[in-house]
Amino acid sequence: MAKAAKTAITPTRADDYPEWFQQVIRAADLAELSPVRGCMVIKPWGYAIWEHMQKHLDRMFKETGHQNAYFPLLIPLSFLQKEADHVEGFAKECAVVTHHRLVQDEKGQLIPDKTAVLEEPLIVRPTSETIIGSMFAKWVQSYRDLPILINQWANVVRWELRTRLFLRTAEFLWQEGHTAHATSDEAVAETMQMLEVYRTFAEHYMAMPVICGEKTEGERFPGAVNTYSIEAMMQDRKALQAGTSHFLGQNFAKAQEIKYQGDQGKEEYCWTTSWGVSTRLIGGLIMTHSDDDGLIIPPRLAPQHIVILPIHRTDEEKTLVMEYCESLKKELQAVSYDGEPVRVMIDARDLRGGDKMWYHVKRGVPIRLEVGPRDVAGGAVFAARRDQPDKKGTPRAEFVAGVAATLEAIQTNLLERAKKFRDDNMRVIDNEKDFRSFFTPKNKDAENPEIHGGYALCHFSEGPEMEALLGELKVTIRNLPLKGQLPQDTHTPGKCFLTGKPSPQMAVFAKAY
RNA sequence: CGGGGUGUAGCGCAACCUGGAUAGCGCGUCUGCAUGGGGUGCAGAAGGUUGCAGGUUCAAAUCCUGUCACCCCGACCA
Repeated sequence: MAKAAKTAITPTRADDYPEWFQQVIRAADLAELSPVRGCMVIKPWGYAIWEHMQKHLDRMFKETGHQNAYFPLLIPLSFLQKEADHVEGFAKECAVVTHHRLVQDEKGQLIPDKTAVLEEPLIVRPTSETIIGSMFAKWVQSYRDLPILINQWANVVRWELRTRLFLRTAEFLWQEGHTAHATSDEAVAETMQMLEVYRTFAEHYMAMPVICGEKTEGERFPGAVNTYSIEAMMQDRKALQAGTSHFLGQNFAKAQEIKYQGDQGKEEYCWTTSWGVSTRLIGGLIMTHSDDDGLIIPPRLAPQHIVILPIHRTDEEKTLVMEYCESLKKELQAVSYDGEPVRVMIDARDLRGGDKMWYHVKRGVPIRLEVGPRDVAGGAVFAARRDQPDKKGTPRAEFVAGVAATLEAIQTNLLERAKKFRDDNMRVIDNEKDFRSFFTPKNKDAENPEIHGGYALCHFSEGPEMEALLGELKVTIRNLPLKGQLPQDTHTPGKCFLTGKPSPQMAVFAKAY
């Protein structure tokens, strides 16, 4: 027996975190780069995770009164033009469609037909505020038509220059909610409600703790009055903006004439919101839970909860073991977890035991069951949890009876583990010296600087000095946490850690993706 | 999009500086036999227009030009 590698993934997180991330994706077969620059192919195992995410989010959207609809991929250029900040935010990264026909040149190469130029260029949607707003303008006449609560599942394109699988791709899948309301209060309430939906989803389903808060002016969505985000901490202690919810005020309503007549007959502009999460969540999922042996998927989102690995030598053993596995599978499928049948597969491929086991370890299946002749004889299973190193034999009936609880224990453990990690790496800082040392690795000139930093909770005031310091340390203000989420008191007024100017509340500072 | 780097088999690399004949190696893959409860062993096999297009040369993976892609550093970002 050759000695096993210490970890299934090389390099480890500590050795080279970004490379580890790539290797986890590859080892779990989640996605790969496509021939199209910056665009990824999401493979079945990765897409299945997305489908589970979609399923739960979609239900939560519907439970809060939203309906799905679909709007075009292509948007007239003039639509983007209507909201000035929006132009500023997206113009630089738009894919543009200018022709509607190809012809062959002298060399037989296909080129856009010069006689088939579009009268008005179209852009591939980077987000759909404008096209959806233009339809809202038609749909809303009276206060009786409000609110309009729409969600769409779609792909969008933002021509990013530096891409990373799941975290920043030129094309990504997401959902975008768009709503229109009669009053500012209602729209604000909607914005906050959806932020809370995202928080719940992140924590309950992804087992990924997040901080809800408002973005500072500089980090706002182009065209929004307020932007709120959920921020998660990855295992390299960098922040990942995992979802956003925007209060758009009347900016888009005015730009697009979304108006209604009130019950007193007066014409008013609507108040709108938009909110979205994307396949970036999968990146967050990977970097929150996975270890040096690969992916770890929280049970609620796992495409398979349990994989059964039959172990046998002779044909006789095979018959016995397979029979046992099949009936065990049926028994487990009859159990319900999180409101659905437990998802079980038998991996009967003709591979060696160790290879097969590592295959599923790297793909993050929550529970592995090894079943061999000894277990068949003893009416047992040999069970391993992906979130724990050890495995143990358990009587079959006991395992089946406790399987839902075990899955829930894994889910809870992952959340607790992630929460502890975040809290251990989050601290209040009130002076520049500590701030600098918090965000500077000890070996800052090394090829791969050590993992360092985390979340700094600081009183602050925005200005050139702050901008310079943050630029130097590559730190950003993630958000201004909403009250009462964190163990630390963030809302007692204080003084900016840099300038000493008065500050009403603390912000979360971190390096970010 | 600016600065730097790299493109050689599925993956990781060697040969390039100093041009030379059949482009090597490891892993993986495939086949056979023995194995099989944490990455097994032995034997054999397949797999390449050296990213692409030009140029220099008797001769190009190697030198030159262009181009595309990827990586790193900036700027931008769900």
